[in-house]
Amino acid sequence: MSTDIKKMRGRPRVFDMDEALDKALEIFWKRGFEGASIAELTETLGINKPSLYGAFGNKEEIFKKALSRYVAGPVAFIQEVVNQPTAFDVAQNFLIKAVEFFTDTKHPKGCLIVQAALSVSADSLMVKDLLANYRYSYEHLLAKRFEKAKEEGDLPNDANAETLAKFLSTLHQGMSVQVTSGASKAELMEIVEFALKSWPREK
Amino acid sequence: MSTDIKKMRGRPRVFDMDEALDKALEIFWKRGFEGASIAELTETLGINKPSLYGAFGNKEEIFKKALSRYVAGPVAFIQEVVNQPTAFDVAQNFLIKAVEFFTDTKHPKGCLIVQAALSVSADSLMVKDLLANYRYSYEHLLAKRFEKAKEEGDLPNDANAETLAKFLSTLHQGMSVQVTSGASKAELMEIVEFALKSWPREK
DNA sequence: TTAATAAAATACCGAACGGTACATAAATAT
DNA sequence: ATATTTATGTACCGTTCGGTATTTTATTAA
Repeated sequence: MSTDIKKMRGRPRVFDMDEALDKALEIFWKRGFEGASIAELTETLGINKPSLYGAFGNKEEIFKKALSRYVAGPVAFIQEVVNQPTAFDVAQNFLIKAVEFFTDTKHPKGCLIVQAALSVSADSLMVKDLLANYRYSYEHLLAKRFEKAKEEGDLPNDANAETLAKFLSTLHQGMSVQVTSGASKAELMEIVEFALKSWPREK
Repeated sequence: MSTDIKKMRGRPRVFDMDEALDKALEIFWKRGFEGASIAELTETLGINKPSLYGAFGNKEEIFKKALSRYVAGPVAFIQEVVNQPTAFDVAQNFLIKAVEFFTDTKHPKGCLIVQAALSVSADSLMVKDLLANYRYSYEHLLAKRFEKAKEEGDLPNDANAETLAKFLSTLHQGMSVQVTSGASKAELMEIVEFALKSWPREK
């Protein structure tokens, strides 16, 4: 479906687009949107600028396409998280999975959506806002899940679903900063354990 | 002492250096180290490039001098925080003061030290590391304070001072991200209240 | 009044930025 | 075989980047 077998007209593309996007993703992940230069992208992907622009569009469009793969791939665990049976399981799963993801050595540390465009020039405010919206959408996913937990009697009536969601996403964002400053998996896991101690449960 | 009354030889400087640094600080605060351009700096300070370089040095040195004012000014509350009588007071004070600082409309939102150089090009890794070291030094200040609290019997023996400190600084860093994405003072205060629920106290 | 000093203003530097025109090469369709 | 299509490679675009050489101006010391 995605890789069409049908013979295409014209000179065949010499690189795999998905692989190229994954390499681009890794650069944006390490450098941020503005910190990643077109030169570094073309060098790493092994293709030249016109091919890059022809295949994906301008820098912002390349970023958005790489971001789509990030969302569909590494970060897809969030769906699995909100499907956990209890609110506590959701919270614990979210934080633990985040720590494992952040410290996975197979890719850059930390979260692209948190860090790639926090402080940018006036030219890139669109990208900054785009990522802020992504962050909020994930937080909202958690909040909705906790609302459901309240209805199901899984969380006390006086629990504030939005506060719980924002607490978790704040920790998540903070841990992303921590891990890029050298925090270890063990250290982050201790934070997670401590943070969950006051999690509200139905008595 | 700092403003020397003694008549200086040569053409007098037409701008106030401290005021200029404060303006530079605000730009770095909003834009980050790389996102702030020399052009925006000179336009905002109302001085031209040779004057800027003559007074403060190159971009990295300007940043460091602005950072010094940030550390000595807005962020100096950390000393007051660790002087609180109990570990709980330290933790509560730290988080509440952080929220008030982050949401103060008199300056850009969030924390310069957290956000100004998280994702940067290879050229600016020095600045990234510099800020990471600052973050760690503040965390270490908290950890030392909690060690003292354990000695004083103010924290249980089984409490982990470093974990508590890292928990607080993780929340701090996460809240800095949150506030630049639009989180309100009230929302952050609810997070703080919730986060402190599990704070260990001597029974 | 003149020399020395230091900042201001203008104009410029090479390099890197994101982005593209244009000619060429490799495939399919007719 | 030829036309059409599409990607590649080279070479280039104007702009902005951080940073400076040079001249002029304003002040103090002698």
